[in-house]
Order: sequence, then structure tokens, then C-alpha cells
Amino acid sequence: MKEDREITIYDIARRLNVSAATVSRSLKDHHAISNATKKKVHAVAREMGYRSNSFARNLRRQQANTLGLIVPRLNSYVVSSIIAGMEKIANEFGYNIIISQSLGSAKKEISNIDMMFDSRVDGLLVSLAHDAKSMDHFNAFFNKHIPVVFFDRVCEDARSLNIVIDNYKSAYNITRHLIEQGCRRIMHIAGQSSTNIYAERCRGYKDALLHAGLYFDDNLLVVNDLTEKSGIEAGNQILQMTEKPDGVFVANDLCAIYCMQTLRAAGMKIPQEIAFAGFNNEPITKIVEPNLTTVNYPCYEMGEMAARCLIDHLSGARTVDNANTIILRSEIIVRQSSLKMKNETALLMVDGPESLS
Amino acid sequence: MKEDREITIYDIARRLNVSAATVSRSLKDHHAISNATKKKVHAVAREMGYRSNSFARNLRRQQANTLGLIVPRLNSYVVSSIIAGMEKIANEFGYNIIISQSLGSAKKEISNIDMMFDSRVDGLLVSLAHDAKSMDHFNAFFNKHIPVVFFDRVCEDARSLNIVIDNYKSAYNITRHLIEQGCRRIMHIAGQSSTNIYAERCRGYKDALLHAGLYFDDNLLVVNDLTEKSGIEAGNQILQMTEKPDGVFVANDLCAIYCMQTLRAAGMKIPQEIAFAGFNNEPITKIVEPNLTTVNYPCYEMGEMAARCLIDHLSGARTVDNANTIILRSEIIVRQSSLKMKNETALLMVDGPESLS
DNA sequence: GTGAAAGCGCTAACAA
DNA sequence: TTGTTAGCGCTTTCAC
Repeated sequence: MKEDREITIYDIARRLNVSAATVSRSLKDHHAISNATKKKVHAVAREMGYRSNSFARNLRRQQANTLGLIVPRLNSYVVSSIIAGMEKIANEFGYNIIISQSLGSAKKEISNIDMMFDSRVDGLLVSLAHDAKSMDHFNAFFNKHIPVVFFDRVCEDARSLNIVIDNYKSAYNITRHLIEQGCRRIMHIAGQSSTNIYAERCRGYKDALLHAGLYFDDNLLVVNDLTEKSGIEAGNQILQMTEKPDGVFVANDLCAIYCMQTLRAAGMKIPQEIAFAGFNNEPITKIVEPNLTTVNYPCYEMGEMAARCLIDHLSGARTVDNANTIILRSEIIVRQSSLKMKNETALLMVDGPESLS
Repeated sequence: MKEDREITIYDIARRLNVSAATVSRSLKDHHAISNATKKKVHAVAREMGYRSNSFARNLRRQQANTLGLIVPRLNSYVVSSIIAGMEKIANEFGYNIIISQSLGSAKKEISNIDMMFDSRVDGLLVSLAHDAKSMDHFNAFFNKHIPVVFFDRVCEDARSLNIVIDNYKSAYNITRHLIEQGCRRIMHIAGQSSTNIYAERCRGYKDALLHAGLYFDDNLLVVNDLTEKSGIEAGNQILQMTEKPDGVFVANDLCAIYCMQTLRAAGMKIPQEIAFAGFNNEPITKIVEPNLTTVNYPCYEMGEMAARCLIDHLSGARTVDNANTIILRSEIIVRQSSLKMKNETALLMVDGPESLS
């Protein structure tokens, strides 16, 4: 068997009495090689079980056909769907993806970025850790002009492309929807405001109140980590309140659902007593009772878009080179959890405030 | 700035008037280098912003510190949790992971395997595509003694390690639980039997019936792709039946839930008229009403275990070298969806049939 | 404890 | 259309 030594282009060259260069060129379908030669080379390569050595190729070319991917954590619906989309595109274009999770820690994120740099990835796809403060750790990439595309949890930075949804507008619209349903004391359960998406969602919430002539009440803003546990805690907190909210907009579905379940277990009626709205449109929102009103987050599409932009850029197709931000379409999905009015026709909101203002 | 040319060990060598060999050795803490030299080299390396070039290193050493990972699809709860576990371990030991999804197609799986081989991964982690028929496409790996670890969707093969749960026993136990709750006509909604996990779950179901003196009725076995859609279809199918089942065991949670919801929407009482049980213990099982009885699948642990075994093997720590199969603990979790009896004390089954028989 | 030198397999500028 | 040649940056054997 060919168990031992690897077949190289030199072996093929020797066998065909041509130079290694000719073999190399044939294998990559170089234009200046005759079809006859190409055919012979390919045949012999296959016959001998030749496999191109990517290490040598990478060393020579100084690039690896690899994209680095850094996410807060892998096992969430949003993130794993985004990755699925990226992987599909990367695969189509012959890129590998190496992944790492920052687990929400800026320290780990930095070490991952360094590792990606050492691995000499051709480009980087990043969703920032919650507590990422500065962009300094990306300097190595920026200095060497290695493209970085941020998605989901981004940071305004002129040097790189951001793929996002309009969190502000979506939050604004969903809050307005709650108002239109008759809610007047709307609570917002938010994530840490150091993460752009949560800050924006919170801002959308506040502005919607403002524009509707409702006051923003500090007691109705809860900031936590949006986990199951925090959802239950928030639910208990509401149960303690003498003056309860009549609507709750939560910055993600998971937390929304656990909060809602806690209230229901205590006998509260959703949406009659308290309307609920979440964010992301996770599959679970169609299962929970009542079904959760939420914002559709185009995860898979975001993954595709981010990977496609990065690869386009690497290929020199400068289609989106002047874009600093790409905003994907996201719309609110109205379900039972927020329908206080008996209008069964779920109205989708179409217009909103100036986006990204 | 050091924007342009990369710093190499030669640059460091020149600066210190030593040889490149000495620099190389210092950097890897070689024993035959004096501490003084090492210290100097490290200092200069840091000062000059030296980054080891992994391409050159890999080319020279003929290996890459990279694990290949092939999964059917990324965006499922089970898979993304498994990956999260793997990534954590890989990261701890300085390995990168490159991932690819087979999207359930054997063809894509084969091309991914080839790609991994070309990338010269040090080892492979694989959950097989549904329709993987033979193991031939792994021959390149087996011939070169590159370790392959299968997990979740495996295939008995003496040449590699399998990390699994006891699907047979879990299915057996959960079916027996339904029987103990008084079910006599238990339907099983199964995945394609070409996938080991579904074949095993089905076998466990059948044996549990048999051992309880119940007949296996072909009309009560539905095979589909276990998606949402199939769950709804299965639900409608049940609604059409004149002699309905009084219990349903579904091979995954997602399908179970959609099936159950379909029946509930039609007015059927769960679990009184029909008891339900799923498989995986996805978060959603604790949200749906009634909460779904299921089998706990240790995803994260499975990912950790698979990665750890592979890396152990690569490091020469032959702890599990003689093992062909590692079975992780999985237990059934009894919830409302299957409790026909009013025994609120949810009894966990502890014993079962001979496992993996 | 350190250095010289060879070479991993490939690509690409230049030459023919 | 094809060949020659010179590395890419690192590791490692052998020599001192």
C-alpha cells in the first residue's frame, strides 16, 4: 500500500518526464499548459494517489484558505444557526473554518484572537464577547490588513464590516405593538448594556415609550444575563410588585419564556393581565403557551452574508468594500402572548422610527 | 510598523548573534539550551513581535495540531452542545478544530472526509450522515493510522472508538415506563433505521413491548425524518385512526412535541388519552405543556469525552486504546406528558435489559 | 550548549 | 508551452 511516503508532485513529474512546475500548473489548471499534458498529469496523479500538501502550499503562498470564527458560545440557537450558514458558504468556496468560543470572557476572546492570528487565517468572523471593551486586540489584524467581519454582536469600527439587524428598530416596533395592544406599564428585561445588541434594544424600547407619550420608569427596567434562571427570578420579582407591569418586552426568547411561565404558574393570565414579547424567534416560541410574540432574527442568512462578504473581499470582488454596515431584514412576529385586543388579525408593523439613528 | 515582512527566527538569530537553531530550540524550551540564552531569545522575540509560522512548522513536522469534525448539521441542540464540549477540550490542549457539515448526504460527507484528509488533520471526530453506507471513505485515514473517533451516530467498526449512549436501553426503559403507566397500544415514531441511533431506539421499543407481553403492531410504527413537519403529519395520522394509540414514544423531542401539539389542538388530552415520550431532553421539553417525558442525552459531556479520547490518543496516553466503545450515562426523565397514573412521584427507572445486547 | 546544513512540498519569477 | 531555480520558515541530525 501507499501507506508510507507521501506522493509529491516530484513523483508525478519523474513518472511523466516533465518538471515539477508543469505538474503543479497542470493540477491547478493553469492556462499555459496544454490540455494533453494536463490530462496526463491528472491521470497519473489519481493513479498514484497524489494529495496536495496544504502545508507546503500555505507556506509558499503565505495564506491558508481558512477563516477564523470567534463566538461567545456555540450552543445557542442563534449562534449555531449562524454558523451553519457560514459553513455552507465557506465550503462552497473551498474555505475551512476554525472556530473558538470566548465563553463571554474578554480574556479568552483575546487569546482566541491571538491564536487565530498565529494560525494565519485569511480573515476573521467575530461576534464579540459581552465584556469586550476595546478593539486593540484586533490591531494585529488591522495592521496587516487581514479583513475582519463582525456580526450579531458588533462594535462600530470604521475598519471593518458589520453585519447586523436593526435592533433598535425591531425593539421600537415590538414595544409600540405592546402599546397599541393597550399596555401602559411596560417592563423591559435587558441584557448587559455593554453589548451593543442589548443597548440598542433598550434604546428602542425607551424611544417607543417616549414617542407614545409614556414615561420611562426605572423600576420597570431589569438588567440581567437573560438566562433561564434570570427569567424565573424576574418573574418572581414581578409577582412581588404591588403595581405590576401590564406588558413585558424581554431581550431574548429564552428569558421571556421562563419569566412568562413563572407568572402563569402563579396564576396570572397572559396576555390579559400581562402581555409578553421576546426576541430572536427561536423554535421554542411557537411551542410555549401562549405562543410568544417576538422578532424574527435571520440567523442562517446572517451567517451566509458574513461569510460571503468576507470571501468576496478576499477574492478581490470588492462588491461591499465601501459598506461599513449591512442591515438584514428583521420583522416582528405577533403571536398570542401579546394580543390583548381581540383583533385576531395579527398586524405586522411596517414602518418605524428612523433606523440606526 | 511591522506591517510588512514577518519576523522570523532568523531575524532574532541575527540580532543575538546566535544561530536559527538556537532560537528555535529556545522557543520550544529545549533542554540543551542554557537558561540565559533562552531568556534572551524570549525577550527579543517578544520585543520584535515574533509569531511562529505554523505553516513552516507543520510542513516540517508533517502534522498540524488540528482536529477535523464532521457532523450531519450544526444547528441542532444536540450537535451544537456536543461541539461546545469538544471545542472546550481542544482549546485546552492547543488543538484547532475545523468543522464541516454533511447535511445528511453521504456524498457531501465523503467530500468532507477527503477535504479533511487533504488538510492533514491529526485526527477526526465524526457523527455519521444518515445514509452513510460503508466505511470505505475512511480508508485513507485507517491506512495511515490517523485516529478516527465516532460519536452519537456511529457505526460499529473495530478500527475506531465509538462514544455513544445506550440508545437501546434508554428506549427500552422509556417504553417500559409508558407500559407501567398503563399504555397498551404504544406507537413509535422512528427515524430512518439506517442510522444506528434510530435502529437501536426502535429495537428497545420492540423488546420492551415483547417483554411486557404486548404485541408489536406494524401499524403503530411510523418512520419519518423526525422534523417538525413530520411531527405534525404523524399527529394528523393519529387523528385519522379509528383505534388510536394510548401512548407514543418518539425518537426525538422536536418531532414528539409537534405531534403532541397537533393532537392537543384537536382536543385530545395528554397524557390521559395519549401519553407522550421523546428523546434528548432538549430545553424545549421543559417548556411545552405538558412537560415532555424524555431521555437525557449528555451532549456536552459526549463532546468533551470524544475530544479528550482523541487527544489522549494523539498524545500517546493510551488510556482508552483498548476500548472500542464508551457508553455515557443517560437516564429517562419522567414529566407530565406520560403520567397517566396519579403517582406524582416520578419514578426513575434504574434497571433494564442487558445493555447493547 | 551551540551551529551548519539539509530539506519538508510547493509556487512563481524568469528564462528558454 | 515548459523548465530552472530559488526560496517560503522551520526543525533536526550531526558535528563540534
